[in-house]
Amino acid sequence: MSIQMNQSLSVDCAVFGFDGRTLKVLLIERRYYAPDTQLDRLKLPGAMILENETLPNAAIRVLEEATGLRKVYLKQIDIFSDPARVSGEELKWINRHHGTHSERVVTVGYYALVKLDDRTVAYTTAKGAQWVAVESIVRLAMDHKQILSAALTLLCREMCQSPVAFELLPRKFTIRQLQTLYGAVLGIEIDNRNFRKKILASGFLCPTSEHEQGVAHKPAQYYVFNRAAYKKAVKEKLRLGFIDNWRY
Amino acid sequence: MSIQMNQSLSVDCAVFGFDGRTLKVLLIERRYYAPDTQLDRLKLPGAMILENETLPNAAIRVLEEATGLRKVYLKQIDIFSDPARVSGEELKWINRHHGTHSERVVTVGYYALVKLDDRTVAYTTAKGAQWVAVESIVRLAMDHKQILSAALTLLCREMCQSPVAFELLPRKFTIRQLQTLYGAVLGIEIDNRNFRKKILASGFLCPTSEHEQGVAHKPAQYYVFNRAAYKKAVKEKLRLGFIDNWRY
DNA sequence: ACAAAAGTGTTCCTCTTACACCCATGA
DNA sequence: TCATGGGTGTAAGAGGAACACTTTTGT
Repeated sequence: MSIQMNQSLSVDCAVFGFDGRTLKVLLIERRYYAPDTQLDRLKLPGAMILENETLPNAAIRVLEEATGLRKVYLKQIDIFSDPARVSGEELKWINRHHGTHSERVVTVGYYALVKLDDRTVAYTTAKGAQWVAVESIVRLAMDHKQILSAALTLLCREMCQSPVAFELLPRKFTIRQLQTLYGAVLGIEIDNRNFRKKILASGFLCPTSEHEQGVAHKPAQYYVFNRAAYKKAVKEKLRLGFIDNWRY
Repeated sequence: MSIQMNQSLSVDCAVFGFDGRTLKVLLIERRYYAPDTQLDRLKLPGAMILENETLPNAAIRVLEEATGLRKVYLKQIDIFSDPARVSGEELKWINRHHGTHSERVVTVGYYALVKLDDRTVAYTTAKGAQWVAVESIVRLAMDHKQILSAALTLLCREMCQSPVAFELLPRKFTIRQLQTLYGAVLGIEIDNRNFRKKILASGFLCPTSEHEQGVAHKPAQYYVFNRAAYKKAVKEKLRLGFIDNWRY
């Protein structure tokens, strides 16, 4: 049986951030990149799994390395196990980069949501990474474009079903910011009256006494996400379309 | 770096079937099982991934081996990558069973839905496998109980969101059978009038001219699932709770 | 004064839920 | 004729969608 040949397991992370206008993803430029080859320059941050590490822990490690952040929202996307997903020059690049001799690399994709504050942007740019608008990305190294697409699909679904949007916003945010975020990620226009009604009725937002300052219009009130209220609501009633009630 | 030590990647499958009353899962009895050890006897079917195989293909292979069926509904559950998920006696058993020398096994869980017809039951029992009511399972080998729990959680969600229930029923089925299945899996009671209304309104069921025979009550009409109508509906309008409309 | 975004209610309609009886068949 | 499950309709309420104007601030 040849099932123990040189195969390795890696994680790749699509790290999303929101700058108030569009959804961005963190890309890193490959080291050891030779411009004369046909390899794409940009890739998602990733790493090989270490000996005593779970996959989620590997993803957390990659995240901290890439962003300097420890507690980030992290979710598994999918496993990419096509034997041919990396081969030829790409495989050579990987082995050179990691000092390995793999014939095959199975990777597990994760996506992460981070708050794009000054500190984080400074950290990532100091590391030579870039925040790129997801709309504008047409190609990435290896099958990373495919991983990114899977991440976006999942992110859209998650945004509609659980309060992950807050992971992309500062602690204090306006309802309009939240709405803009939903609109940008989902690519739809949202009626602001219905949105406010729905989001406020959920009871998951707590108003603060603070308002925007220095804006050339009526200053908006800041809210914070009430995670406790959300968890309580979930515990009391799980609900989702179709036959909404289940055991597990 | 010690990232290329003996680690292997396996798949394990929770194969579900419905006997008209309760949800069952296919379990196999371990070979090389020594009764004096403390290892649990029953496990989910599984295998190591082969060299030229994707993970889904490995799962398909396991499925065919276990059930004799080729085209089955198959969905990834999760990855189980805790370095300690198998160790000690369990790890020894695995290495003996597969002829490997792994220090660590990461496994990918899949769940499958099969139609429990006579042929399939005959095949599986001939192989020494058992269909066990999921309700009654308290322990399984390794972390398979945990994998099974994750499978059930996912199955419940899927049942509420897409027409996977039909994978568990014969091609021709009565609406009552469908309702019983939903009730059994979700563990809820469902009002038959509302259920019929909703399910028929969806347009995904085609009535046949056939009815039950030999039953001591009004014979029920048989229906078949209209997959084409379902796909068309999905294409026209994706919908799910909260903000129902998205791009990807 | 004007530009720019915040914030606010109502109506209509669809979908969900709760609920009880007659029908067709085999024993 | 009785036991068994199949099959049917309606009314009330909740939730979603569409829609336009006033308010507050900076310039």
